[in-house]
Amino acid sequence: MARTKIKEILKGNLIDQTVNVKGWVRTFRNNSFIALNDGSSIHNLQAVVNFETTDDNILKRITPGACISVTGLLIASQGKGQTVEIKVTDIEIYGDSESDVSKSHSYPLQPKAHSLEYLREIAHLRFRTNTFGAVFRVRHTLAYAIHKFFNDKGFVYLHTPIITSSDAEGAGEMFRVTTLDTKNPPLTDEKEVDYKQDFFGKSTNLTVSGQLEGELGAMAFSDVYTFGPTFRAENSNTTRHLAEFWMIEPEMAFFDLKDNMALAEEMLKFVITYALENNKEDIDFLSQRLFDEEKQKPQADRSELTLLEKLHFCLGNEFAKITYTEAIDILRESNHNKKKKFQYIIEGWGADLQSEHERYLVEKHFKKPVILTDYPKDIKSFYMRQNEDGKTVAAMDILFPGIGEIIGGSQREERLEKLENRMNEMNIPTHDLQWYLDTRRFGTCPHAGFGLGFERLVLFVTGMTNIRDVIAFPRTPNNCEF
RNA sequence: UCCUUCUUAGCUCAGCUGGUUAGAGCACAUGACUGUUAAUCAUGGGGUCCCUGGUUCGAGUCCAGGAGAGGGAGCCA
Repeated sequence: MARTKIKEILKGNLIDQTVNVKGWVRTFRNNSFIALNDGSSIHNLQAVVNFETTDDNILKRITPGACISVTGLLIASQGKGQTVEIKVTDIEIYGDSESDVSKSHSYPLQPKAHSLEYLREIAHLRFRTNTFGAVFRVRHTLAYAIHKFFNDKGFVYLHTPIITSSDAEGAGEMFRVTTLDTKNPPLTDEKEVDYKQDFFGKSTNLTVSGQLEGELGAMAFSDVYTFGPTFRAENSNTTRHLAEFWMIEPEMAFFDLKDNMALAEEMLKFVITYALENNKEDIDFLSQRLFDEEKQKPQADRSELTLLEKLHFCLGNEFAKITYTEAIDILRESNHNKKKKFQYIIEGWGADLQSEHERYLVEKHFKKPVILTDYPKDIKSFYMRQNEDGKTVAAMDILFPGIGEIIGGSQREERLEKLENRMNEMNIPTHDLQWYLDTRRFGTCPHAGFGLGFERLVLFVTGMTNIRDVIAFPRTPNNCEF
């Protein structure tokens, strides 16, 4: 008979009907009660077998991790933990799972709590836990919500290339893409590697950003966005960085910095709302999980709000919007600065903010998301639009509590001469980027865009604290398992 | 890359100023029980104390080097 997903069964509409359910055993209690999960819901379905009429050899094979198919009558549960349960009449075992830990290949997920660090070592199986099941269902919903948000606004989803030949963006170290023999590469007369003989006839890398290509799209479709993998070969070892991550980069013609900020805030609130509406049970679970974890910490280190409260607080308040210059004033005048509690004391205008400063603004001063704008031009990228003061650019960073920078964006410099001058000042070779400069030559217009680090968004919405726990198979320095 | 903490049973950890047979909880196995909720009760098995070298009568414990992991910083999304 046709299989029904557990999420559907748990709605309770199929009561008193015979149903078939397939999934993986979480626990088997009392020789009778199977907690079955098929990933459609955080909740398990209880399947009750009659051990007196079931073959012992079958009962012994109902172990954590085993994949089974059960058929039976869906009835109101006599027990307290659930409303419905299946009274099993037929059981088929698709795949056994060795539970005896003394055997060489036993199922690594025991019916007990495991640390996130341990689960990270078995990332191929961690989806089968409550926490990671919830995280990855939420991740899916957020991805879908992003597409929905932009689609509903008439944006075109532009697939920008993953292999690029431009290394002029300065967004970070790049991974080289080559088919040359690394032991014996062809050399030029100058004894350098001759990339003219490489696959593409030139030196190529994995993309660090689709923004420049995105701008080309915005100059035709008005509104585009990209959503794809991005690569940085930085030796970053933190809970917020990955070598391979997913980035969303919208680019809008006729947008100035204010429009850009408004869109970013609207998008973040939309996708968080969408996840709360469509993954309520998962987020409830994650909120409780975080609450239980926080209870282990000393009181001073605990966060004041639960995950759910944090998400609702974020939705219910306008993001604080201040300029870099205002931020420097706030920081300089803060007691924190005067009492020299910062490791880096704020003295003057022009220095980049350290993460301790960003955290102070977000978590202590404003206590909500903060959009910082108009940074000094010398600490920002060449393509950002120069302000009238000659010192700052129309940049914006959105800072989230616990995460730091979740979005970086700007109004772009649409004036050809100003852009070329800035590129020359910053030693960006213009000859490689003529295609980019063409947008400024042929029908240039004011435009703006931003980049959202998808995993950082997932971190915020799930309350997880390590970015390696919100991407299926994390790639970080010295780690490329699975 | 820098700073810092850690590495002991399948998992999570305890193991004091170095001392002779290295412990706990959970998991696992066996049995009992049979409407449980990570069931309960009883019994049991299970260790290259991360690796290499050193100090010492004696090292899980001290020292040096290495490997791996966590947290923080930088870079950023």
